[in-house]
Amino acid sequence: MVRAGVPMQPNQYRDVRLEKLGKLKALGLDVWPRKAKRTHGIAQLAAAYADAEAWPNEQLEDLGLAVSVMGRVLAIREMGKSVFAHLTENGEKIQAFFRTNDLAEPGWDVLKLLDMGDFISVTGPLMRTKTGELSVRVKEIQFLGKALLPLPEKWHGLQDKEQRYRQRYLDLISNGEVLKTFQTRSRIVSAVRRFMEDQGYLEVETPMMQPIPGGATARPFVTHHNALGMDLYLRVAPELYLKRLIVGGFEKVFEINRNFRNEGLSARHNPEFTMMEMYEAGSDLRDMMALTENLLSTVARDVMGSEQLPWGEQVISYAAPFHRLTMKDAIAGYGHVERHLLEDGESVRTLARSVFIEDVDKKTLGTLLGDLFEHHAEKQLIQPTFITDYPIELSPLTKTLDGDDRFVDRFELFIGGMEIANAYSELNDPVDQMGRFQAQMDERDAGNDEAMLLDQDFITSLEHGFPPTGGEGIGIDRMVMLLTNSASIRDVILFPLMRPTKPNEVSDTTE
RNA sequence: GGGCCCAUAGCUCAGUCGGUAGAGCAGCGGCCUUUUAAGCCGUUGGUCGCGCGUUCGAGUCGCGCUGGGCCCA
Repeated sequence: MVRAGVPMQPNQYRDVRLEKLGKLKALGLDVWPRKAKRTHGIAQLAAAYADAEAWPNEQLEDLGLAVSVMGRVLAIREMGKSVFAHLTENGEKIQAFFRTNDLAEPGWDVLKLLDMGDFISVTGPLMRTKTGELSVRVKEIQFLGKALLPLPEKWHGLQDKEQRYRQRYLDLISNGEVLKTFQTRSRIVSAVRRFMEDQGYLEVETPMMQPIPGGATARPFVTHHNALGMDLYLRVAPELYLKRLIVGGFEKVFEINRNFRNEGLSARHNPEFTMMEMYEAGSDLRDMMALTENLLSTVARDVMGSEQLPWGEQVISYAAPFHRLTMKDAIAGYGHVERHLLEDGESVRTLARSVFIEDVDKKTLGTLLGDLFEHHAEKQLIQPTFITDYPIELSPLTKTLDGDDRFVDRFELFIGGMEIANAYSELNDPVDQMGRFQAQMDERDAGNDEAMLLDQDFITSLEHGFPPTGGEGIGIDRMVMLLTNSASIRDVILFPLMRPTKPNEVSDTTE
């Protein structure tokens, strides 16, 4: 971090550009003006006059439309007494054509002091060049801001992944598809919100800092509140608070926000990630399935324009209905395991040992089924598939199945080999819920520090009456990965967590 | 946590068997009034991630560290 009084690193490029900035000032220009002169956006002009048939050069010249557009200078081609440049704004480009005879003073001098990366506004009539490219015939240049540092290479862009994540702005400037991916992400989130609102859901906000982290089995981040003298946890899930709202009388609520889990990083995991959770009073798991199918196919259509979208070498269909498979059937089918072996404790243990699952003897049957599912099936679930009938040990907040209290009414949705969503017929019996928490506490005592903590206030809320409720969480980052065909979660999170390059980059508050 | 791979100019990348550090783009100085990665001539720019070691000599070999990537758990 640059501190006041500490000179910036000397740099060949910066020195030259600072000198040019001085010369621009000497021409009498306001080099850092407050506002850009602009009558049109670049995208707006590009769209309106894209059709070269309808708008040949003569037509444009007759129109005599004088426009002012602003943009970052991305390319400069000098041709003696004429110069071509590309200006970019919001991922769209337009060409500016400068000639000595067209330019008002001191335009030509300003042009000579331009560098790639600078911001300018150009004013003049629209025209089409010999090769048919829509351009502004520039009569006037307004200088808007100087880039002191050079852009990455124009043809290859910025390739170094580390630098792309650390200096995402350079990635966005120089790699066009990256900007497009993040624009798409915004549209996806917006479409999800619109869909939920259309279904009558209300968006709410619940605490990100919680005294007891609940709602998921995951290690939390700890922070401290000075005035209250207490530790707080960044939430691993909003679930227990959203359920309190159902108790309070909300019928349909959802929240799109960050969760924080103190776990490793991978192509599919970032410690902070975006989740949508929704709860609907009176509904159950089947309703959540229908909602999910409808949501994904609607968003795929509305944002991406199709229900069939590429995923690596494959094509994923988001058309309803999705596949449905019980966890045991998935293990049997994808693991080529005889179905009846999954009903018997000893044979499940044998199967688990055969694929090198750890601590087989310490684990319960249900936990081992979960492990076997992960091992055999998860990565192979490419087309959208609801996996149902989860073991109760893995699901402390879920109602049991009718007629079999070892399993619960839960699904996880898998697409592209990734877990995308997790939904329950929510457990609403406070006595049962208390027992489930007790089982989690026992697990914690046995050394599982991901087991859930007892939230007595949550139990109390249930004791005031909780209707049958369908609830679900959808991983927004992974959903964006799928829809935009991005292989890593870091490609859909603007600023993924990175280790600082040097320890002293973290500012020292004692200074 | 384990395995494999990567780090060389602002950027993209070469660098053979261990023997004086290279190209393209960008920059700088020229030429060029319809270019599209414009072209042509000339030219500046290096803590080869950091440290230790082996060697007459290390970008290159070995060990350690830092940062990143991929796979596995």
